[in-house]
Amino acid sequence: MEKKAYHHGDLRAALLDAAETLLAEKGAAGLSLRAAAKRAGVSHTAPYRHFPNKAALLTAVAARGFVALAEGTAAAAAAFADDPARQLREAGRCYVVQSLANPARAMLMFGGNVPLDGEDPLFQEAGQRAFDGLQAIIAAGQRAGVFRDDPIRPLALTLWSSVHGLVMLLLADQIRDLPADEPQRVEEMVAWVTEVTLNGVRRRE
Amino acid sequence: MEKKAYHHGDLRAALLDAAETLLAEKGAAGLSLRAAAKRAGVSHTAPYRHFPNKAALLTAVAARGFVALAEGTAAAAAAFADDPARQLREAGRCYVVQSLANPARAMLMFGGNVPLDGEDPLFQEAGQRAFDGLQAIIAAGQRAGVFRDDPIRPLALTLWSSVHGLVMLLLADQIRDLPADEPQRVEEMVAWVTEVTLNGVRRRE
DNA sequence: CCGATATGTTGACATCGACAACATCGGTCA
DNA sequence: TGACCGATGTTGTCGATGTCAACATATCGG
Repeated sequence: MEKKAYHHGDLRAALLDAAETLLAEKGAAGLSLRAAAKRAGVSHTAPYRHFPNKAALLTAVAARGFVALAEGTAAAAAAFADDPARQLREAGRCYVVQSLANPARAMLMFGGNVPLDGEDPLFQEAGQRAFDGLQAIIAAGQRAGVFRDDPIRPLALTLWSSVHGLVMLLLADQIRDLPADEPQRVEEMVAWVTEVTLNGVRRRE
Repeated sequence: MEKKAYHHGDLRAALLDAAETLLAEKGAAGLSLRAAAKRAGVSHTAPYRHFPNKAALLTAVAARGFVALAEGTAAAAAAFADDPARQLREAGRCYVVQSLANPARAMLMFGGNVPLDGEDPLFQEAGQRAFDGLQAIIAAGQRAGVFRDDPIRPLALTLWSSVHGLVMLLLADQIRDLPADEPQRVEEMVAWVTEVTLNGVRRRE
């Protein structure tokens, strides 16, 4: 299809794709509006017709990441509807593995140091949906007598914190002898972390 | 003491202090070499006599943060030498509270998105020292029959991940209805998270 | 006292984000 | 079919930034 000289057609989506690619290649520090514009084949100020500033583009990239992560962990949990403990294990594993599959995007989502627009509705809604799902699993586990009868929110937060902390430590290369790019050893450690944390949530006889 | 026009005397330390102040005031995005040089009262390229580039200055700021955090958590734990569970609770609480006391520095330390020199020896040594201390507490708790007999490293990693995850989620303002700047509610949630995780580490009768 | 080194300053360049003014395209209406 | 308007591009510019080179000054040691 022939491209008219002055009208891209779907530049917003093209800029988002270009930004994601640059992010994966060079990290957040290597991602500039000018580089994304060039990669999308337009002039250096064309992005300002679709995004008010750089933070808005970065926020949209992060929001896509939140949606993908929420959908991925929900799907992983949904496969074991009758087993709350298994659901939590699978959601935890998926959370870590999917985050590490796109490390620069995960850092953009969670790491700070780069101005984002935290008021973006997609941003907040996706995160909240994931947390609601986590709390629903815990509620089901409590009804089944599998989890302790403590308030759900702190239990959910503990589970989320433990996998999120593992992700952030791996992304920051903080764990000696456990590089983020050794999938089998990472999954083994994820299994450990989720199992030990699940122990803390299980009801004791 | 009189300052000679051309010789600062301890510019490296002054630049580090200026950088920390700017970081606290404006975050990582608002910290520039030129602003730090100006705050230290020298010309815009004087920093290059003490730091090869911007990343080196930021790395030095982060390294100071790692040292302070390692020392703080070690001191918190040392006050309860006979009670491994209490040591872990206090170290966990201190880790979160101290990180949140300087949120921009904590993000610089752990968040990524800003190029740092991860090979900095202070950087790695401080983090390793803290982790070694954590493992030593767990070993003592296992000898006392308080903690489960699993391998120490995954237990230590689970405890570290849970408090680290809480810090990162709070810094990223990801937890609805729990802002990072409400100390009492944060400490309450820290207590929950460390208690639930400790449950997962305790030996069961 | 002099030479070498450390440590400043000045000036310049490339890149970046953002803004203003202008140019083109697509859609709508008379 | 042509005019008009809004959407959406382009061109040019400016201030800020990181970094480098050349030069200037201060300190130290022989």
